[in-house]
Amino acid sequence: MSKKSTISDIARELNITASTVSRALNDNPRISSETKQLVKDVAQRVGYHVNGVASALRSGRTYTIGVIVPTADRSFFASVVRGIEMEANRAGYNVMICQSNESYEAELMDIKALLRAQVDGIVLSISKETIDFQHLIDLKKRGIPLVLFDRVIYQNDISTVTIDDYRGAYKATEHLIEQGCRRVATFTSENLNLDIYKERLRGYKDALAAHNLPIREDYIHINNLRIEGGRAGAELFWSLSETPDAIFCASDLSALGAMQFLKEKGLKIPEDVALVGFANESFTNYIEPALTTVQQQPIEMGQTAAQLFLEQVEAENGVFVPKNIVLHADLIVRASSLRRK
Amino acid sequence: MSKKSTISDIARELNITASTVSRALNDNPRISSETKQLVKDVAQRVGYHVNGVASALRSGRTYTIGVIVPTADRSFFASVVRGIEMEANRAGYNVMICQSNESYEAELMDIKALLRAQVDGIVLSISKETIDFQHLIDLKKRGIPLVLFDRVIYQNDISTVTIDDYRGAYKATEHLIEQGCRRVATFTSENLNLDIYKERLRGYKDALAAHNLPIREDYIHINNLRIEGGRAGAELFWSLSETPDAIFCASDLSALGAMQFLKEKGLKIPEDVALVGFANESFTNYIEPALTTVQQQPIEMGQTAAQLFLEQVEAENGVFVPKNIVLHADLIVRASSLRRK
DNA sequence: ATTTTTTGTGCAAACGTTTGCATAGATTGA
DNA sequence: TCAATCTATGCAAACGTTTGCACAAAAAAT
Repeated sequence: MSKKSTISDIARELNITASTVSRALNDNPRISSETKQLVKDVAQRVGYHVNGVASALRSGRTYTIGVIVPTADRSFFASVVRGIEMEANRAGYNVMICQSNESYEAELMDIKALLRAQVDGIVLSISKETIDFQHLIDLKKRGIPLVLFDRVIYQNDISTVTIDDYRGAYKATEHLIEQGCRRVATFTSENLNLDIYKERLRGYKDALAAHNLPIREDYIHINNLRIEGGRAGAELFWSLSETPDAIFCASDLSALGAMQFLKEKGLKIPEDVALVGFANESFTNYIEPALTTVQQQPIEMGQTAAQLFLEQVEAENGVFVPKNIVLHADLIVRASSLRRK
Repeated sequence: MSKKSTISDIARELNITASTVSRALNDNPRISSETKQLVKDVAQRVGYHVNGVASALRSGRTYTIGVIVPTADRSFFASVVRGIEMEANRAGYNVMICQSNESYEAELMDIKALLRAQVDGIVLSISKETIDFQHLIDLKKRGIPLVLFDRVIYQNDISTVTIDDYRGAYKATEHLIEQGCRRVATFTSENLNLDIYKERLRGYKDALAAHNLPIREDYIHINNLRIEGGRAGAELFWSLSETPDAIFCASDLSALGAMQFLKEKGLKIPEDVALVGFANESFTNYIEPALTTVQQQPIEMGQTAAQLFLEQVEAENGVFVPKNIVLHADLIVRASSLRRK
């Protein structure tokens, strides 16, 4: 339990000053290479580690990125976080992760905690419950670098990275039509404050229109997009006089719920009903039939978000142009929608 | 982008000193309640937030727990992290999460990064690749509070929290036997440096022995416990002259792999082969047949780990007794093993 | 041989808190 | 009425770095 050693300890041992030690350790060009070697040797020997807190206080930078996700236990978010971490570590940054658990209050608390810790900025995906965005605008006003991903708002100068939810939904719906389905229903979210769900719905509608199919309000079911939501939605659809022959589900879990209900009802998937989900959660490839779904690019999204963040932080001079980056969304076709070989 | 305000700003405004402001904000009993109110009002008005870095430097405590998990995108670890966060936040701590991605090198880097950030201690689950544990022992030697969970080593004075892998495996195997299976095979890990897998294997063997069934080496398949591992293991078992009638899989993914292989081979589960997995990953309840598995208690494990951590940190006086806490592991019986109603 | 430039190091302040000690004024006790 | 105690605040140092500026010594230029 030996006391931690500081640059002053090293300085004392070599009869030089702390400033020289600091410069030597940071490879300052004004220090001779002999001194550097000497310093580094001693540092190594005594097991010196820089005190990031002291360093942060003086330099004003913690080299820490605060990340807030609605929940870490969905593979999408977990992978985004992984992507952020990869990119951040490469640039010498650490990542401090908080979960909002889809709660607005928690989101506020998390921001507070991260600011207390003096993170260099925040990368965030908005909680479902959040309908007021003032806290994000305030962050920007206070000059805190901010990047939003996936669940974003578009605001003057906030950088965002999203996937093309519209195109993803469009492709998914079109795929169902191409498989011969003519009565394509959809599930959408209760939380239309989030653009992603609006966009998915818009993609669905446009694809129908483009193929001269009617948009029927009774084929649009609003639910929580979880398993129960999907079950309830399917149940409702199958109480209609004319039942759908396909459902584009705006989430994988709701697709699973629908699948469970339909199978229990004795319907065959995809023969009687074709299903498409959204997000490519890991279970989608394990269930039967395997679920066709829209592949988001979580790792890439994380990396991109981190890059946008770094651009923002490194732009000392203040000349920084916020960007809205949209990643492609690819359809992964699996058995649940394949009616034509 | 107004400059951040400090306690000195507040002090100047009220014509008092920074120390008084500091004490007022921290509810020091030596400050009059009028002054406190005054200070808090101004703080509120100017949007003051304490600078955690400065505070940490002076007080020596960051109120941050460093957490290292092998990967955050498995529901088990994600939930443990959630548990840690809940407990930590309650006590006013933040959590800094790193992923080792099952790599020893990354584990070392993560520890370094966390120490640089001056976390108050570390909560960690060992990566699969890690076979040397000196870095953990060193942490302890340096007086850094350390708690290990799930994948642990038992070392003099290191606190741990695990689930009862032995009992879990025992129960799972016994359940298979009670379902009428007499030729119960198992998958186990290549990484027997980790106690959890040793324990699961031991539980398996003891259950067989307790029921007077032979332990056959050709019924023990060592693999990576991922899907391919499970497939390969099942394939090997089904090349034997006498095939098993059940497999206790030390992981859910390997159970899934086996299930896929066996179904492709036209075998019925559980009629021809009963399967049990381990961990209760979320997909296990979605596949068909639903997988019987051993329920770890991730949230509780996280909470417990955090509690052990806090005990250790709060024990200023140094009187702290490390504990090894073992949580119960419950069997969740589902269709994949239910041969008798 | 003197001036200028370069090279390597030291000095001291600063970052924003926290906290042990000191102290002025108010209150209590005898 | 004077000493003892209490209350509320101030003073100043400390936490471990980083960094602008100063300045000797050495090297280069005149």
